[in-house]
Amino acid sequence: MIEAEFSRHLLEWYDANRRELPWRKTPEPYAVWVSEIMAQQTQIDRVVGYYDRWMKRFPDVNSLACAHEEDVLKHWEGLGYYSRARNMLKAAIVIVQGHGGEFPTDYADIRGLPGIGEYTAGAITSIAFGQPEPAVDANVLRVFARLLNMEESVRGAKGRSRVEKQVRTLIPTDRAGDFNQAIMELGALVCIKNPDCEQCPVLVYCKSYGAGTVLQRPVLPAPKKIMRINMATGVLVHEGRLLIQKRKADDVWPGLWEFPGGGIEDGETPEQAIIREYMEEVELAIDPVEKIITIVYNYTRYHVTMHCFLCRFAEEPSEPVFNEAAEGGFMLPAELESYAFPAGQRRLVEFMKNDRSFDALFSDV
DNA sequence: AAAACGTGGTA
DNA sequence: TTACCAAGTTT
Repeated sequence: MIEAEFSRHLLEWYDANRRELPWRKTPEPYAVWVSEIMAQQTQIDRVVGYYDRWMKRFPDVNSLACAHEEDVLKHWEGLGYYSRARNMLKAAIVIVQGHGGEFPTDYADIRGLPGIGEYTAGAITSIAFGQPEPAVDANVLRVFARLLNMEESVRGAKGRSRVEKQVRTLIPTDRAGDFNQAIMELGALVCIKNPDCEQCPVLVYCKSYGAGTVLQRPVLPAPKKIMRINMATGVLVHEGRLLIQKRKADDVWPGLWEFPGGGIEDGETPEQAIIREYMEEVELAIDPVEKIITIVYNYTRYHVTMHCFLCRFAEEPSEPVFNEAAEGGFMLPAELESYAFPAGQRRLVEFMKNDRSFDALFSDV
């Protein structure tokens, strides 16, 4: 492979085909950092709206470092992998307290920040500071698995190391950030799962194209099995307020809010499950008086069917005891807007908000 | 090394 | 409908 020629072909294509993205206007380190964290495991089209809202609310490291986690999570609501947001808050505090509020320029300092791994450290140092560091993400792995016709898995340490070494031989010192972004852009627009090889600017270098194995690359590990689970969730309404609780730090969706509920056990009806869960989680005796909706959603390796019920106190009202949550309480419907919910729970809130029958129910007894 | 961590879109 | 995928990191 002729290094200079490869880079020239690739960068010419990138200059002509790159998408206009908000963080590409001025590659300032904070903006690059935010965009790179948001883009992890997430399609770029979904990132843009979150990015704009985030930069308006947290325009620089200092404003982020001063923020409450609650506010940070609210701005991440719906993006998933919420540890990314919590780690950004932690990292901002490190930058303010340990680097005088200036984004560190040294690779090792950047790599040491919470939530920044090899890929993101390489992306920030190359894009924001022009340093010739590889930024090897899934796009880069896919592109080079095809260019090199790699027969080993690209997800293992060996495959990844091989790609990283190859990038180091190709990355130009004068446009390191553009080179890394160009490979990723190629992987996102052309060298996709079903690639458009006719459009590829570096097709002449592609060994798997020559070998006819493009669709067999990259070699990926066997996929994980999806677990199907059934849940019951109860919206307890009392004096116009709804009971919600904040999830514990060591649980799934730490720090996010939800309506109490849980898994439906064998032989249980959804109604029985929600009565049991309310007793276990908040020590309240409730009646599921009406089915609201069944919400189906996915998270990590689970496929969830969530049966949602409107609930009332079964007997005399009493104070909840939060056995499974960090805190909680009865909130006004309008107040739900300021809390971050997992996607499935947020869909339940939105359904109730848009369903006129709940206007009255929310203000009942 | 492998599993956990979210979500919505696509084939 | 199931399965995979999309700018990974942490434990």
